[in-house]
Amino acid sequence: MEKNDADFSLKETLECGQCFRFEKVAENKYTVISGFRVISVEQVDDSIIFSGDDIAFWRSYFDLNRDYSEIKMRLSREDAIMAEAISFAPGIHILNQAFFETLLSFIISQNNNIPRIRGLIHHLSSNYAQEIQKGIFAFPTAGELAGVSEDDFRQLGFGFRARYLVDAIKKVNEGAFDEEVLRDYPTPVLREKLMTICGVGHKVADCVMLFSLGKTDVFPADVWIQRVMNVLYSPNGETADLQAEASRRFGMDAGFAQQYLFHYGRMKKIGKEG
DNA sequence: ATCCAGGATCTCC
DNA sequence: GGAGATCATGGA
Repeated sequence: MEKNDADFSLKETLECGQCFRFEKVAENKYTVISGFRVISVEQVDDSIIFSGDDIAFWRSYFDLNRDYSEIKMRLSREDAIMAEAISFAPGIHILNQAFFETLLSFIISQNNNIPRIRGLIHHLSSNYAQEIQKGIFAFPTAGELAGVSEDDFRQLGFGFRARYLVDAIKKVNEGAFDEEVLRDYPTPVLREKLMTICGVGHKVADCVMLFSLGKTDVFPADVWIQRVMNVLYSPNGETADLQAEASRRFGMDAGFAQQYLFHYGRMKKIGKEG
């Protein structure tokens, strides 16, 4: 099945750091896992070729039903810095990932590096989830993880994040975090609710909201974004309030802006020595 | 060996 | 309420 989209790059979208569950099988060809689903997807020019089931789900996952040309126009119209960041990877889409999977993934991401995050998520999946294809595991459900202890997680290498996972799993299993209900919360209320989970601070909450709950106005501020904003937008001193600055500059498009800037800054090593 | 990684929490004052 | 230390682990 094919679909055309000139504003989408499969490679840029998967490899810009928002998602941890994909394998590159060839240039512009990937196997992607989300929840209990797996898809083989390839991009040839502007054509996206899906091989697998639930194509409507995957079109939504890759956010192919949104017009990104308007977003990029608004962001870059009076902002040469943003125009440069967008032109570096103009095909980035914000993925619509599964809530529970995103919550645990970004709890795991704290004070960690991307290769190791991917490895830990694979440990979670291969130990506790169903094998949906040969050698390919679903992401475990909260139910499947209900009996896993802090010590079990520590032995798998999660370190100090073990007790955070246990708390998140417990609260989800208690029914306090139903995805469909959460989507209707206003952003500030939703952030506070997510932050009641031990191990979820402001940044992880924002990642969960942006990457899995459709809150495209939030601006997750990690160390890279702090460096990028300070170097590119505030060369004469650090920005006092990063959230206010992002809101003022990018408004309702802050989530998209964040991902363009994050990827650009990380690839260019902006603010890093060397 | 020392530092660092898409931070959050705890512990001081 | 804000700065500083601490947290597990593995790769550079």
